[in-house]
Amino acid sequence: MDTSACIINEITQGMELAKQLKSILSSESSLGTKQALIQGIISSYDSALLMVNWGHSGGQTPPLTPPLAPPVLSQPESSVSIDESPRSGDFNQTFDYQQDQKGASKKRKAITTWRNQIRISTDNGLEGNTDDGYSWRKYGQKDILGAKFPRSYYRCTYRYIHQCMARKQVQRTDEDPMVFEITYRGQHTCNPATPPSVVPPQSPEKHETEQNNHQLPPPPKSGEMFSNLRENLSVCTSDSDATIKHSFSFPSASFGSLENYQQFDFLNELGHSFLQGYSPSFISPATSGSNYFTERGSDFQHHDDSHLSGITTASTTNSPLAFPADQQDFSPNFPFNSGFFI
DNA sequence: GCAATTTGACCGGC
DNA sequence: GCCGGTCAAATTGC
Repeated sequence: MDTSACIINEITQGMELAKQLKSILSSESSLGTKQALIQGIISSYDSALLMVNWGHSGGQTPPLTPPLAPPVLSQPESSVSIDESPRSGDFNQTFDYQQDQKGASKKRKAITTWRNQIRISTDNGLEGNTDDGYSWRKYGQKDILGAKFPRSYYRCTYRYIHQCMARKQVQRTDEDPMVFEITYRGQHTCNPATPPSVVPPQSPEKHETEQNNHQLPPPPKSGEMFSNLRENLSVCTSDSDATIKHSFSFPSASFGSLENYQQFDFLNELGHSFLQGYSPSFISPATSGSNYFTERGSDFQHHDDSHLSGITTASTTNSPLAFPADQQDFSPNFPFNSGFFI
C-alpha cells in the first residue's frame, strides 16, 4: 500500500471510529469502550499525520507527528501546561499557555505568550536541545534577579525577512538545571504551516545555522523532533471521563531530537475535528540514550478549562519516548500545537 | 565574507 | 532606581 493509500485508510478509519464514538457517547456504553474508540481515533489520525509528515509508506510507523506551529489559541487567557515527572534521562515538558496580560507593559499585553517547561538530560551536562522546529536567533542574555541561571532571548531568524515577530525566552530552572522553562511570545508568521519535509536527522548542534541558510523559513522540523524518539512512544491524553493512550513505534535508529508533539483537541471537538494542533518538542541529540516521553494519563490538567477548550495537555513522563538531549544552547523552538498540553 | 553569538548599553515600566 | 527586555557593536565560527 502506498503512502497516500495508507493515509486515506487511516483517516477513514478514524472517521468511522469517531462516528461510532459519537453514537455511543450519549448511550450507556462503558467508559472502557469509549476510551478504546478514542484511542483508536487518535491512533488513526496520528498515523495519518505521521505519514504525511514523514512521507512514510507502509511498514514502519513513523515517529510522532511534527507540525510545529504555535498553538492556535482561539480564546484569550487560555492556559495550557504539561507536566511530567522527571527522571534522569527523561524528557519532560510543561506547557503553560497564557495571554500575556498581567504585569507587562501595555505594549506587551496583546502579545500571546505561553510557556513550555521541558526536562532534558544531556550527556555533557549542558543544556539540552530545545529546538522546536523553528529557526531562532539569540539576541540577548540576561541575569535575572533571583535566578541562578541567566535567561536567553531568541527571536525568529526570519524576523526581518518575513516580519515574523515570534520570540522565545529560555531559562534553566533553579530547582533543576536540567529543566528549562521556555516562554514563547508572539506567533510565527514565517510560514509555520508549511509541511515539514523529511528532514534528515541533524546533528544536535548547528541545526539552526543550517536552516538559516535556507531562503524560506524552515518549517518546523518535524522529522527532527521525533527523530530522537525511540520505540514505544506513548502518549496519553486524559480528560475527566476519557483517557487516551497512544502508542507509537519508532524506528530505533538514532534520533536527533524530539521536538514535536501532537495535540489533539479531542474531547472538545469530538465530532468535528480531532486535531487541534500539535506541539513540538525539543531536544536534540547528542545522546542516543533513552529518554522517554510519556504521557501522564489522568494527570492531565486543564488549567482554566473554560478557556482551553480544545487544548489538551500532555505531559511527558518517562515511559516511552526517549529523547536525547544535547544541545549547544537551547534552540528556541516551540511546541505547541501539537503536542502535549495540559 | 557572512551569519550567529556575545555582551554591554539603552529603554520603558513599575 | 531597579529590573526585564531589546538593541547593536564586537567577536567568533564556518
